Amino acid sequence: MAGKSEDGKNAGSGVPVGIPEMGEIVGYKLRRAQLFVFQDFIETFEKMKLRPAEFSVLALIARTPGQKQTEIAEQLGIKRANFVALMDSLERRGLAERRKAEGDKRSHSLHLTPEGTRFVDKMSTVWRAHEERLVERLGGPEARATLLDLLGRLLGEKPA
Amino acid sequence: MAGKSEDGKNAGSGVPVGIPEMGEIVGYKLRRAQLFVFQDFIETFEKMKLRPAEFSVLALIARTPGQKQTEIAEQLGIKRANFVALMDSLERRGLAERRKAEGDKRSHSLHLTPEGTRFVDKMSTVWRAHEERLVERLGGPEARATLLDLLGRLLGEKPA
DNA sequence: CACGATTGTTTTGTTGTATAACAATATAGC
DNA sequence: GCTATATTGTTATACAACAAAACAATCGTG
Repeated sequence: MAGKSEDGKNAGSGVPVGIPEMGEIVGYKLRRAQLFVFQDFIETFEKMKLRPAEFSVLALIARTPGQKQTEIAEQLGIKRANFVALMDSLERRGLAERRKAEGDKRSHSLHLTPEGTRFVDKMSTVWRAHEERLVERLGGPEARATLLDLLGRLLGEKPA
Repeated sequence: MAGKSEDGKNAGSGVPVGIPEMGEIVGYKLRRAQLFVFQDFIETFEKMKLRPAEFSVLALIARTPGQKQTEIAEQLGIKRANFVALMDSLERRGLAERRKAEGDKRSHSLHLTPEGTRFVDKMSTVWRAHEERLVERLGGPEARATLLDLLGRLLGEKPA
């Protein structure tokens, strides 16, 4: 037969060697885990009608008000073209607003409205419950810290 | 002013308390890392014109030939409706094929073609390079093992 | 045989994301 | 100061991933 090193198909077990098992594929498991976590996130924020992207935008504006649209979008890896509708929605809901930035008539600086500030408070509280659920699954706060560290390494963050 | 517990905005530092920093949000960092890894994967397999979903389908068929469409789709979390086009493509490329399963005239059992088998061999080799790149980023094989373990915990796999 | 469940499929809609083009404005070079 | 180039927000558009509903063929069970 035309076997290479072993035999034509594979040895006794019936499992081909060399072909990765899905559980050993970092990218695959990463994707499944991300989907799971987002699923929990989405269900957690279903009542507040808040999606992950909106959450992240509000959090960034809350932490650093006054940044320009492109700045916020860039930090989140969102194309500025796609950011427009997102911001429109937050503005229509009365949570955030665009103010004409002084000095540059092109750019808008982003801020929370008073209602937006209250919303973010509530949002942060709800988020904590979600995060705590993940910690339990991981098996403790140290496990979470380790995970964040490993993900950070993938993203090329400096070891700090 | 209408401050709640602190003052109107926030104390000295200028950073609002209670609002999570993006780097501390497991779901967010997980998503960014997954995007990064998939980006590397996609670039790695650009020349073979192979996308992640196709990779996983071929790998599953290779490891366990003869399974029905719905079985493969389910293992990957793909709706069977969306699996059809995916399988159509693999079949058109001559990599995999549907055979009418004996015993059940509804279901198709999935197999690799001879060319598909050669393709999967090449694919596995190329994948190993990709995975090795991730290991380097993570800082070693142990880090990868830890990451897979933590992701497995999120997914509810038994500690084994 | 009659009924409900399953399998593969088609159709359709939604969402996320990428690209190109545009007007208004800003900036740099001369 | 004037002109060329770049940036900002925006619109329009296309595409891929994903979900939901319906359908015909077939299966299994009572």
